[in-house]
Amino acid sequence: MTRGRPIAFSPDEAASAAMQVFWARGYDSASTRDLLEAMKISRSSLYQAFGNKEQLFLEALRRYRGNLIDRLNRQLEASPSAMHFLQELFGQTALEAGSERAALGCLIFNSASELGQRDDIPSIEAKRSVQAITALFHEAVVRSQAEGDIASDRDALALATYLTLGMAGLRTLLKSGADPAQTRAAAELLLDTLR
Amino acid sequence: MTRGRPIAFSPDEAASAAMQVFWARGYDSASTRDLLEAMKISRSSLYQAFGNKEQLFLEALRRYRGNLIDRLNRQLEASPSAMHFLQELFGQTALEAGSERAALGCLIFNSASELGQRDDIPSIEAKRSVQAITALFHEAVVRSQAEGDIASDRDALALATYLTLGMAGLRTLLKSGADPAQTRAAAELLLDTLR
DNA sequence: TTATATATGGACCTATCAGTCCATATATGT
DNA sequence: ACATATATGGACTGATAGGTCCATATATAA
Repeated sequence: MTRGRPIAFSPDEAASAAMQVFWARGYDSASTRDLLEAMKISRSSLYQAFGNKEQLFLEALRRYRGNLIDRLNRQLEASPSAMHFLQELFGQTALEAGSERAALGCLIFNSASELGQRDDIPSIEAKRSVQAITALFHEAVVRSQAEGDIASDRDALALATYLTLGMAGLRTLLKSGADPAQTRAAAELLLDTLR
Repeated sequence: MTRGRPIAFSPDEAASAAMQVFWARGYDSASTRDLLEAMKISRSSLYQAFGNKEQLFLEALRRYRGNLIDRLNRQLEASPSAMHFLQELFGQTALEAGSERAALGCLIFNSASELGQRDDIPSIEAKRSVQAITALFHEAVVRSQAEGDIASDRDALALATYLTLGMAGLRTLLKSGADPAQTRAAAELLLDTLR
């Protein structure tokens, strides 16, 4: 079988660039022209390689989710304790207050907020991504219970949902330009509940 | 002075209809055609009465904020205690889980999420609106401290920020279609922190 | 070398966007 | 009644949206 002209760009890098655009601008507001410019490919290549804008978004969201969950899992494993992991995660996130990074938020919560009331595939994928975060938190809570930092009779699923709520709220606070000191204090209050 | 042809619609009702559209669709995704249809006025009337889409959005957001803060203030005053008010507010909101209302979210947090990284007037107004919610919670915390339900040595501003974080997170959870029971449990955990 | 298969650039398509314009309608003050 | 001022319907504008098309480029298999 002949193979035809080879692809001239890295689909991986292109998808990564698209992810950044959707992250910064949101799904609807990211135009195909924005995407093309960031991905540095031609319009033909985008449709050839990714199908259409919706499929490209799904690819970008899944990539973001994969990267995030993998990174968090690694951090969880490397932490002296699951509680320490949670404290670092929320603490470091709160420290972003006022920065440009803070204004970006998290692609998953951004998407859940933007697409929550649709019932198309991007909306479903956004919800699935939020669930993946809750699953990660659930793992952390269960470990923390095993390590004795959280009472083992407490509902791990409820605590995991509570942590997802907390991270979503924290990200909204950061987007709202809340006072850094108050944001840090609020994040500390959040974790006090676990003890 | 002559007065010219009188306006044929209620600017109040029209603005209210516009608010619903921005609430359901977001700022960018709400097209002027969507707005016109919901407001039941002509294109000329929209631009004549409200200036442009951005100003109409600001009017809608301020209206939403005014309505919300007024209503919450009334509920706070009518409550047997500020703590009871907070429990009702978070409890009732959590009960929306799974409903269409839940998918709508709150126009203020929706806007903060969508517009957070801009630096135009709508973005500033969204942030101002989040601050208004924090101010309301601050009032409730201070009252609750006076009523003895919250220790008076605790930082009322930090607690208010924490409650804003909590409501923003709860709204995101509702938008993500989280399990109703888990959502309610998470909302209860949120308020446990106050005691 | 040639046939084949895939990739690419960029012109092009229709739909829709926010916003403007103007003729016409409808009120008031004299 | 008439001059004046504001409101309205709807056609229109240029810009931009997502997506298609096709001629051309560039690889491989025979």
